[in-house]
Amino acid sequence: MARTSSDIALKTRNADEASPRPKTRLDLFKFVPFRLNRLAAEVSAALSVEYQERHGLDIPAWRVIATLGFRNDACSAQYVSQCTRTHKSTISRAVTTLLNEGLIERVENEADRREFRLQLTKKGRALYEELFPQLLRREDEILACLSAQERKQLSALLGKIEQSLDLIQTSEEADAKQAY
Amino acid sequence: MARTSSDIALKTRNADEASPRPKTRLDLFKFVPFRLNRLAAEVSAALSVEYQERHGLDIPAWRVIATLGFRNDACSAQYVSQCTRTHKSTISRAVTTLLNEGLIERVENEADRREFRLQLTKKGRALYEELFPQLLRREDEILACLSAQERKQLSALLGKIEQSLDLIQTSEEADAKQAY
DNA sequence: GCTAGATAGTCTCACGTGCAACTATTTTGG
DNA sequence: CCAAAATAGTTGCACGTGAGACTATCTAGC
Repeated sequence: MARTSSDIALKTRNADEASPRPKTRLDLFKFVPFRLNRLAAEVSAALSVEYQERHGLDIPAWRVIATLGFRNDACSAQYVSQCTRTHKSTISRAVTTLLNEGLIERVENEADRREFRLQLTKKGRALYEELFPQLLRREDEILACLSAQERKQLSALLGKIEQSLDLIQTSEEADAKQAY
Repeated sequence: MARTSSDIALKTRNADEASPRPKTRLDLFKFVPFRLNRLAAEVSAALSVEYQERHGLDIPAWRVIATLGFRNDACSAQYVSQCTRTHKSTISRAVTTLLNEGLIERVENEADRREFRLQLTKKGRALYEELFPQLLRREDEILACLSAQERKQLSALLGKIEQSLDLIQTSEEADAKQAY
């Protein structure tokens, strides 16, 4: 075997242990932003098997389906965009695709003709009902390495960071805009 | 104000609390893969101010710098690619850019003329020394919402998931490839 | 009630990135 | 040794996506 510098020796590092300070270098493997990026990418890849390969959906399309499926009533593309923190043009394209595939339908909003009310068709609802248990199962598999308590911990910790990054709408904000 | 369906009312949901089962729907806000994606994107955006706006680096370029900066010796593009879990073509392009900017340099490997040894130039080292404390500070800001203990918890939890997803090279694997 | 500014949604453009083909080199197996 | 497979790195191609312009519609202020 060629002795190449690509041989990776990571055994000396442990991402879990707190790094000593003062720091003179930055270990990517202990750097939370990097770890989040990598983890998110890996988890997404693991999930894409479900919606991508088995149902031909990409992430934006799945987000639209998931948002509409979670709610019982119709909502606008704008709502989906804000909820999923996905750019409106991305949502717009996903909506077009889903309309063509007959998975969602939209009706004009009489009160405001700029926007459309989106909702799942029967076909779309059926897909949702089939897909989301599979995705929850995948999530379970991924989190299988954690105990029930650890999962709650993780959820709580993510929640705190989300809060501090304003990823979660506060009650006041939700009140400010009158609840739909 | 127009009463639109885009008004978001999230106050009824709390991402922290465990969702009741059996589940008949999927709440994206409680779905860990979605949350990781969103969080990673948001955190990346928060950090990009440092390397992007202030130093003109994109994420791949920063990953190369960070990898070379963390190590004292030169290593190959392949190594960087594996370490950062970034596609080799992406690394290749970043390397080209950094070479042109004089931030890294590469020398042929006598033992294997397919590969090049990459290392920071003085200029690159200086940039690294300036940049990484800024990034660590940002990380600190982002995690400021967590106590010291919670940070350790988070790190441990992420570590467990990484382990189970094989994101971290095991000792055996590292041994199999003789350590560089 | 008219004009200016906001908002919903679409579309064009530019760019980053994964994939896969390709070159050059090295290893392996007969 | 030589042919076949593996590996390092580069490049062309296709595609998804964010930014921002644009249209249509609605609200607000005078």
